[in-house]
Amino acid sequence: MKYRISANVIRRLPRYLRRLTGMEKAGIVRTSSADLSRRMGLTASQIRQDLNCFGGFGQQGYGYRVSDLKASIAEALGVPETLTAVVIGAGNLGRALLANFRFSDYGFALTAAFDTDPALVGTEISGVPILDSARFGEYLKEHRVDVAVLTLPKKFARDAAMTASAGGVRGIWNFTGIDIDADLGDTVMENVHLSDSLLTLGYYLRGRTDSGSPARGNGI
Amino acid sequence: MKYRISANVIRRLPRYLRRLTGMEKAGIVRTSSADLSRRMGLTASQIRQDLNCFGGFGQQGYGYRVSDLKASIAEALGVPETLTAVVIGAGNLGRALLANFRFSDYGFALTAAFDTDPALVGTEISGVPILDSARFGEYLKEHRVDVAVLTLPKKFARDAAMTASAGGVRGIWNFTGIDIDADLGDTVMENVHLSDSLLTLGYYLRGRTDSGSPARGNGI
DNA sequence: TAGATTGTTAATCGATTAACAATC
DNA sequence: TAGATTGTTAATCGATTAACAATC
Repeated sequence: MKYRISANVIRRLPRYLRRLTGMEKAGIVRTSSADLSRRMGLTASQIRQDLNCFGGFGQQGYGYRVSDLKASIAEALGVPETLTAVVIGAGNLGRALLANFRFSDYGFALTAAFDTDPALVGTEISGVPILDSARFGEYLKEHRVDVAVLTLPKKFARDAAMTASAGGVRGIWNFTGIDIDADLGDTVMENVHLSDSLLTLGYYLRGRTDSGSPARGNGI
Repeated sequence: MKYRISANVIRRLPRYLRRLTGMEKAGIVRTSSADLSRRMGLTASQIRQDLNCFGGFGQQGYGYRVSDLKASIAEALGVPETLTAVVIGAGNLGRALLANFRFSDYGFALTAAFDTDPALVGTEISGVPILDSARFGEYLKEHRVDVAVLTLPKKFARDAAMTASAGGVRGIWNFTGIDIDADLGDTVMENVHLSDSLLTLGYYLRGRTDSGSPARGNGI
């Protein structure tokens, strides 16, 4: 481990993990920086640099064993250590995450969801109990929660974030599309700004009547 | 307009737009690179550089008029020109977007959604008709569709993308979490990899027992 | 062993920051 | 006018790419 790993590198690690998981499923045992370069559209040089931030995963003359490299990157990302998460807001988006997003694949255990709808409170979705939003603060006193997933209406986002942060939640995964300007101390904020993503796509589409291909996918 | 605008700059434009929209709503009329710097956590220098890629929006000695700057950035992103979009897959995620995401704010008009569920086909959600997925290819022959939003199960993603691309769809907003490896020609792919976002958050949370604050939000 | 491929150092490139003359 | 702030050029910094010795 060098010194301080740049945000650019960290945001590429999940891509490596994703790709390697796919390769492992496809039965590919061995790879190399040149092979990954072709598959991922990064230079072999960059791949070797990136991987070396975390330690020598490879073997000279051979390359990388897919399963080992995958495990090492998962390790670097901390996936093996399970963190707890709760979903705040069990509307369509919250339910989409509860039902379809494999939190456990990424080292998270969903322990509860919160909603204000009395018809929902007391039920379960995908095995996760739906609790009354009014009890969120109380819940935090009794349970350790590492991450709060904000999938509630924008106007409640700020309050929810402040309650979460005050209650010891260390990270907020914010889907509300607003930037929460409250001072949340050490709480880490990860914003999912779908509008940024769509506007970027729009930019590239409108830029060309029918010319080349300026963008190729992205992370997140 | 300089020459080729870097992807970094383009991915910052939606952030400016978002912030300026908020400022306009708050009744703020005038701003400056120094003011935006404080609000957004970028340097004033970078802000001036970014804005100048698209033209002199400011006025020396005064700064920027919020409404003008907002309009200019929206213009640069192409928001005023409306593109058409369809949602493929009206499950929880598709419905979340149909109900809560303000496509029109970003220059898109949702013209249809597609699903395989017979109970859904023929109904409307938020004024958007739900059509039979089997009719998607057919629909494309009769209607111009600029963007297909993929919110269907992973296993159908590749086929949907190929049908879309073959039918003249120019951009794909991919929520399925898989990388679609088919050759889609000129079709631009914008991937929303939620797992990348969560893994990044996890990295920053696990990295510290309780130390400083390495990450501060991000775009998307 | 010879060939292949890493780990790592050095060179290049691009992006960010600083500085300042232009000008409102 | 004097003060403020841009637009833009130059300097710095960091990230990517290239090169190659180490070694499996």
